[in-house]
Amino acid sequence: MPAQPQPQPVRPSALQAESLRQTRREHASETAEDYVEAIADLAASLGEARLVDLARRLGVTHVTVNRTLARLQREGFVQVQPYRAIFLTPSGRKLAATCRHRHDVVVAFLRSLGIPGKTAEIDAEGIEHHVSPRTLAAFAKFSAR
Amino acid sequence: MPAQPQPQPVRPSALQAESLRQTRREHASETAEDYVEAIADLAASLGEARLVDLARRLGVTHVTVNRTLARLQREGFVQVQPYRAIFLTPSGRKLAATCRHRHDVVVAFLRSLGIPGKTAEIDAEGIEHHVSPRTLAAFAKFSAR
DNA sequence: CGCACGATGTAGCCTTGGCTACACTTTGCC
DNA sequence: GGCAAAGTGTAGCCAAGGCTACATCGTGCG
Ligand SMILES: [Mn+2]
Ligand SMILES: [Mn+2]
Ligand SMILES: [Mn+2]
Ligand SMILES: [Mn+2]
Repeated sequence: MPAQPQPQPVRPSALQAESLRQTRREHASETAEDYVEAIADLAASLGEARLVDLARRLGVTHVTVNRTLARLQREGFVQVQPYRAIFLTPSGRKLAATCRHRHDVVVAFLRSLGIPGKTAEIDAEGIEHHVSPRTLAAFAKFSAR
Repeated sequence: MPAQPQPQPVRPSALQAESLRQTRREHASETAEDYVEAIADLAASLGEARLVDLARRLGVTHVTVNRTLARLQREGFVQVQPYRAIFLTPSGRKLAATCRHRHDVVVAFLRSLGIPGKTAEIDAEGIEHHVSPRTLAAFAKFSAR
């Protein structure tokens, strides 16, 4: 008898490799995005962003935050001085605004699908970094319908 | 004059910290999920999963794959022997099936929103790992409407 | 039937991002 | 004004997951 057709269509290796590379790139910028967004939120709600508050909000120790801030300063997103509050650079503020908007769009989209608020928040925190401009536009359009 | 009300509602730190912790947990299982899914795909399409094919499909070098396979063997998802093809354990096969299904649901959902196929594939590769059971159910229901 | 080449293994490097333990600085309060 | 407690800095550990360079294994073909 003839060979059975493969039950599952084969996903081309090249496309999956490209997708996974893109996912890794997104993960590489994820920390910066979550940090600047948290710093902007803290500055807005408390007047300034202090290390301990940032650590609490990010769910890590102050040690992790401190080392990461050094990298973000190298990359030009924040301005830090010993024992001082943390400030965003213009580039950091711009990134924070973009990420904040994207975050809100993703949360609103999930809620408009009927997902409860807390679950929407939790899922959005991960999903937001993997949403292309096209998909973000589709999300916004859908929840505004 | 009285203090201006804060323009943006403040997201509670505790919820954001919990969300970020959950995202980190999801990232910790992401590699295992993508690997077993790729191994199952290769076994289905080529008859067996070889190291080079896996490396090509994952978009990394064979060195990275080899080290990761050692960890996945420790964790009970794969069975590897030097110079041999790579096999999934029962637990690995189960994980692969679950992930394959979830992947397909996410892709179908994005496409049903009007996202072109390639973009849907790329976005799904990252999004899939951050979709809770509730959200997955909502995605499936929506694209089946 | 042997050997060249492709496949696989391994040594060792790097960055990120977790952590604990401990040291030092700031600051609010008596 | 001094001091205790809170905040901040730093040394050093770990695991994951990238990489290059090189060594070894297996096999198909001439
Ligand atoms: Mn996030
Ligand atoms: Mn994936
Ligand atoms: Mn996938
Ligand atoms: Mn992710």
